[in-house]
Amino acid sequence: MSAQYIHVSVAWPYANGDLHIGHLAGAYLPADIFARYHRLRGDHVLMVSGSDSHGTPITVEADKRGTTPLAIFEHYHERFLQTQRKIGVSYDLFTHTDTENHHQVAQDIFITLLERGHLYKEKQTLLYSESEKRFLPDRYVEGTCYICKYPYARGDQCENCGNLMDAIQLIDPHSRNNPDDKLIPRESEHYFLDLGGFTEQILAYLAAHEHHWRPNVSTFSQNFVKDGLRGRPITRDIDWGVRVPLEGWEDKRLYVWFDAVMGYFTASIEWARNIGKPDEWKKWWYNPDAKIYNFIGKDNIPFHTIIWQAELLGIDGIYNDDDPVYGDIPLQLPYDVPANEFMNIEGQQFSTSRNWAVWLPDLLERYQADALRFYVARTFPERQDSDFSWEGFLARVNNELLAAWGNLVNRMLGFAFKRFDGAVPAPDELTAADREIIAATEAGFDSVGALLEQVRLKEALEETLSLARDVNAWLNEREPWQSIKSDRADAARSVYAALRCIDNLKILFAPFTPFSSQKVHEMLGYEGQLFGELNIEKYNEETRDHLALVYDGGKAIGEWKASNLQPGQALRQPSPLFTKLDPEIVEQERQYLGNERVEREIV
RNA sequence: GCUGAUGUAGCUCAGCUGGUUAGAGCGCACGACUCAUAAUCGUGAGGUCGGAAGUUCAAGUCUUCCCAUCAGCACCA
Repeated sequence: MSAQYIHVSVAWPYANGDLHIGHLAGAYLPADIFARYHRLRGDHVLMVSGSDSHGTPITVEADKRGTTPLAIFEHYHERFLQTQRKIGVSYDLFTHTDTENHHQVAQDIFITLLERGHLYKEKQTLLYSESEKRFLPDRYVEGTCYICKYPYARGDQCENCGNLMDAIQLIDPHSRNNPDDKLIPRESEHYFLDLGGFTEQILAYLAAHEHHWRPNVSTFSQNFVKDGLRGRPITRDIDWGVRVPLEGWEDKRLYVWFDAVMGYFTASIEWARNIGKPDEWKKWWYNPDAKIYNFIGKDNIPFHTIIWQAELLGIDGIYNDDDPVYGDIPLQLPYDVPANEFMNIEGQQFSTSRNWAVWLPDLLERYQADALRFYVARTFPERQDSDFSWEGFLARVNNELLAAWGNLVNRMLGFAFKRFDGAVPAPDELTAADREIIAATEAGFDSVGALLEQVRLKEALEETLSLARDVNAWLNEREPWQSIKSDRADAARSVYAALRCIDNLKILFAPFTPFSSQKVHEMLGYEGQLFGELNIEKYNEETRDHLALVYDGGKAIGEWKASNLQPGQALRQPSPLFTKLDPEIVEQERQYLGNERVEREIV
């Protein structure tokens, strides 16, 4: 099969706090495993994401700390870069939404939609807070229900009588956070994206992809459309965000969801510019053979299966007017949106306000990146919510990753290194059993590959692990530690076969645990990097500059194919792949949950 | 309330379009082995599939009702 063009679009985190295990489990790790697999396959992978610099969560956080939104997002953006570099999320570009490029493309998209009649204006009456100097979302509003007179009705619904309501109908509306803050109705004009106009196209799109999407994503999206698509406002009365590129709209900004969701597109363009090939992004976005995969959490499904598609349909042909290569090709929509469910923590729902969360920077201080990647991948919430528990982490790492795979590597590399003069033994003819076990691990390139291809990552990892167990079982039959005493040639056969298997497993495990696979690669005596490097780069634009995480695959030599390990190859001194975890960590880690967290520097 | 999902061995989960004695890993018990971070390998004991009714020659797998848990229900992205 010739190399495919694979675009890996990864959900954009809000830069208002550190990354946690939910980010990793929901989108980043699945995306990275998928991307690394395709890189090993030799496909053209473009994986992009970035920090969402705009939106109320960031302004709220800034107010709380008495600083600016810019300071908040820059602080967390930088931490995102360091954290993801450490855990190895291999973005070709992880940028943010406060770049000149993003602002420019977002405004171009707005104008394109406007000119083509996909936007309309409407006046809304919203509740305005004088003290906060902003319009308050309905859910932050409280007041007396105009039907049942319940005094604590929310802006969207009265809990007492159950009626859905409009916040402006409340009697005596005030801010939930600050009851003394009287709210006044104020009229404001906004642009809306006319989603209803895309209904037919979206339904056709959903139907066309139904067979290969996850059922929950597909069903949810179809029902969402069938309920009727209403216009969504895409501008807001705030001063932090992308300017609305129209006269008279200077005090408004593009609504954050509208500018953030297009980041997949804007970041692709930035990436192309950064590498000095400004049209390179079209190889994914205007290539009918390319496949765009959008990795997100379930809370984001409608935005990525309907609304983003509507935007793309609405701007078809943008930046592509008279392109000699791609001119007649429509802008590509995502091929798959493999949304994950949620990962709970110790049986309870994740919550930042209660600090019921597991923070990645903290974890990376204490544990190996691959151990975390392995456990999270092993418990991916692919079909339903799953649970992160410290007991589970301990058990999976010690009893599976370390026992089945790490130990296999350690026992055989150690044996070969000691008993065969630090080199891969040179066997004469392999036995049938030896050839079989090698063939079994080689078959993994097809079976595991097929699962990865379908984004069935949990199953792919399970299959890989099972192959490692098969090798352990076969080894116990062959017992080279016995034959070495009487029949050195036979020991050479089985040890050689074992090393071949390990060499295969090294690649099969590599998308999941890239750091330890690299270590195996080196201990087996090879040179070079299986994957490229992740670097933090600074990019200068005309009026500002920004930091980004960038994958450089130039030196990567890893390939998704069977081992061709040469007899006689010099091995390197082996050492254990994984650190065995002390059972005491379970109690220690639980202490952190629910208690105040101090943000530490990432080293 | 509406919509959707989930409820399978002690634990974490597989079971596609209904079909032989319901599967895996971990944990547990017993045994083997000792190259290995007491890791590995083998054997075994554990579920009648949330509850009830129904369709069918046949249901964990389809239908209805009930119970429990979770998510969404539009301006929170």
